[in-house]
Amino acid sequence: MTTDSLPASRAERRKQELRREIIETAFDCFAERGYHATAIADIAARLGIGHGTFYRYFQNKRDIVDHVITDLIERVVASLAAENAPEAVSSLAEYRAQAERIGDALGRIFGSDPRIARFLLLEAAGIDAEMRERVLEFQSTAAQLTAGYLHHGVQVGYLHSDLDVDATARAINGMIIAAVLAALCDPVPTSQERMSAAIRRLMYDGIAPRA
Amino acid sequence: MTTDSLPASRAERRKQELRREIIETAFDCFAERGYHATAIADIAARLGIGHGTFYRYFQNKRDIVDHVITDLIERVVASLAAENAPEAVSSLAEYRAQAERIGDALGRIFGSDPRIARFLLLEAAGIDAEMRERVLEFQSTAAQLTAGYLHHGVQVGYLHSDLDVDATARAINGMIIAAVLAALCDPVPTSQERMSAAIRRLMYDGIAPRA
Amino acid sequence: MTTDSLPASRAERRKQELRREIIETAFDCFAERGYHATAIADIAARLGIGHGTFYRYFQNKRDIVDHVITDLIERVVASLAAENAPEAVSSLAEYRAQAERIGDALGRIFGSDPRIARFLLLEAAGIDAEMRERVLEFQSTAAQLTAGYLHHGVQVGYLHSDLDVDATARAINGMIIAAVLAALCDPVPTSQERMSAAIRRLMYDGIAPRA
Amino acid sequence: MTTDSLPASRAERRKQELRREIIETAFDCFAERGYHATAIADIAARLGIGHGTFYRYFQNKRDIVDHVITDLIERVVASLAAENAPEAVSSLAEYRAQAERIGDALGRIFGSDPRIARFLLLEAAGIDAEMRERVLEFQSTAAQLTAGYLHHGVQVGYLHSDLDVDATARAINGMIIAAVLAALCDPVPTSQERMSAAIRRLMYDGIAPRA
DNA sequence: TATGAATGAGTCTTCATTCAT
DNA sequence: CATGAATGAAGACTCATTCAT
Repeated sequence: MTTDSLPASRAERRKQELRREIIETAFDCFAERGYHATAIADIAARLGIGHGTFYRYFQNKRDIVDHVITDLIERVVASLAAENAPEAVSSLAEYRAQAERIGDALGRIFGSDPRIARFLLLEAAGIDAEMRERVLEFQSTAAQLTAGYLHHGVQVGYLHSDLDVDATARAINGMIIAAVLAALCDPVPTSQERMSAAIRRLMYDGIAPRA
Repeated sequence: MTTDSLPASRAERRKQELRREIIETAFDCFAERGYHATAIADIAARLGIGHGTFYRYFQNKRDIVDHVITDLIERVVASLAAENAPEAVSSLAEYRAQAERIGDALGRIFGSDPRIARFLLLEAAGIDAEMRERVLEFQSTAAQLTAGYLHHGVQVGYLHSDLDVDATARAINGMIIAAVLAALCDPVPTSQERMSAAIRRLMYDGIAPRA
Repeated sequence: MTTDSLPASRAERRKQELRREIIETAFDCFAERGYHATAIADIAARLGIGHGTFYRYFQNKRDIVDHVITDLIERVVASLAAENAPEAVSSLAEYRAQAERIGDALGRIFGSDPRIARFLLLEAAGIDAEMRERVLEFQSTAAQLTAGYLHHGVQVGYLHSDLDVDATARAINGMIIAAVLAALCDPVPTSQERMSAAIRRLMYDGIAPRA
Repeated sequence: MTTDSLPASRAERRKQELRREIIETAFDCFAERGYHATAIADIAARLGIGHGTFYRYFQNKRDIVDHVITDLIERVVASLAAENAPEAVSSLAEYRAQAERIGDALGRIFGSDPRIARFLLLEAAGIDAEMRERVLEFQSTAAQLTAGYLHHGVQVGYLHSDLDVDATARAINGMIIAAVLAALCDPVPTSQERMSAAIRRLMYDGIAPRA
């Protein structure tokens, strides 16, 4: 009678809880053994539920991995959405600060659990054609997000007026993914910082002294 | 011992030939239906051989995909090795020309068969942990290759003297992979050229006018 | 103790009502999808009750199909019982009239809902050995009923004095079942009438002119 | 080199043999426990083969029961086809003799193994809607066969000229099925003979003395 | 050497039934 | 008394791999 403001009964809440637990445990299993090597029974056993129970919450094995991916994408997107919007920026200095904040946020989310990047960027696409498409779509969406920031910069004038925002956005995201994957192989903060610096250097200075 | 200088008999040659055909057909199947959805019998049937024969050439299903990947990586590496070595370059202009040649070579190899990128960059990592490691190693190797070019540029002096060559190499490769994946989604020459131009712009100019 | 003369409370009546509804809905489901393809949950869902409730009214899945069959048999028997008893007949003409009335009654009951014949005569026997026995017993009972009519006719004298009443009864019922099944395949009134006429012809004239 | 006149190798023959054995064993199992209560593993175990082997010979469980039914129907049809054709008859006496031969043949086939009738006439229709349709079609085909005999009789003149051959054929077949089912319940030769006699009586004399 | 028949471990999935709420 | 969440037995089916021919 305190926080229970909604008509959601205790049973309903319990159900949502278990649903969430299944998604999380499924992610644990998939990340540990891979999607194909994971049996529904494994997930259920680790949760301590009957494997028939699983099917009360998800249609089938494909359904759960879809939800796992949705969950991961949402987590990443949420971490980005927390950062300022493109319009909040009006100079290159501010843009750099914002980009750094975004980079930090990504570092935090992917650094918090290396399995997120490993599963979302490396394994998911191998599940089946549909999932591969989802992963590519996710990257497209991310590119559009980045393009938004660039577009604003071009309009306000602190970025090259003739910048190809869409293609550049994809390229920048490619660097970010490279950084995330590099962190997977070499999870030392130093090398993460080096990647981050190298990307900034590329973005703002290029690799060569100018003529 | 006719034209055959080596003791490799005709039978031996035939064996190597079939081995190669199996690898190629396996790639066809994996690319079409995915690794897990492909049965050894599918590969054998498509080749018109008994599926018992398959096991005379490869240990098991895992073995063949390993060879398929090796083959793909070799094809990509070979296309790069054809380009001049880092030492052949002594100015930024020459570096840019060389980088463009390399980019063209990659465009040719990945453009010739979109399945190469799709399988090598998207699906392979989802097969199992070991394969994921191989894919990451491949990317590390590629980064070292790129780093070699950058390193030479720093030494000769046409690149920033304080460039973090390893991190920058990874970042550049990230952009290249992004371009290859973008070409998968949108295989129009125009957008491939746009990606290429955007990467060059980033590398040599950065995204913003300099102070 | 208002209008209820019996100690059956309103709750008790409600219970009987639901019991009946379950039987009817179960028949609907069985007839539509077959016994084995019907889940208890299907029946409950169609009725809008929880499937746990089902088990307050019937022991198990087998129990309900037994009641469904009992119900169908009762409906058929009731439709026959409404016709005159064997003793009410004292001449061949009256017998023929009575037989026609019985045939009409059967036509009405089976014609009213083709699922009755389909389930009772075709599907029920496939459920399990016990049910198969029940179906055969039902046919035996029906044969005895028919035999009763024939027996009376022999005794009174309007039927062949040496008629093998039991065997003939089974044969006649076989023709009736054939007619019912024919109506299933070809539910046109004309062909039903033709079957009916053909049976009468056989019973009273045989198929050939007499010597 | 002796009886092996066809290019059918020994392996091919062995395969056909096993195929046949599976059909027979499947029939054994279905007849004993019913279709739904029989697992593929049961059939395989009884045959002493791995259950994977089963699937080398038949698509799935449904496929095997289809073949079992086909086999049973063929056996029945073969037993009938052995009898003379309708055209071989030119008088009522010959017709009666032929009908008796057919009846004997049916008695032999169904009497040889009561499971044939039980499965074909009682259980098969309960498997699923498609099988029910097949059973009804089989009965229709049988009716057409019978109708052929009657039609000939009408044309030649030893049967009623205004006989409704199709409807009468269905009615006669109904009696035959009734006899077969009666034999299932009461497999004494005497009662089989009684059923047979009763049917003949009905067919040729009707049940009542003529006016 | 090539073959493909045989195998059975392994997985998903369904559903009748129970029982705590 | 009604409910529906939980359960796990059961079964269909696939496919990598082996091995006799």
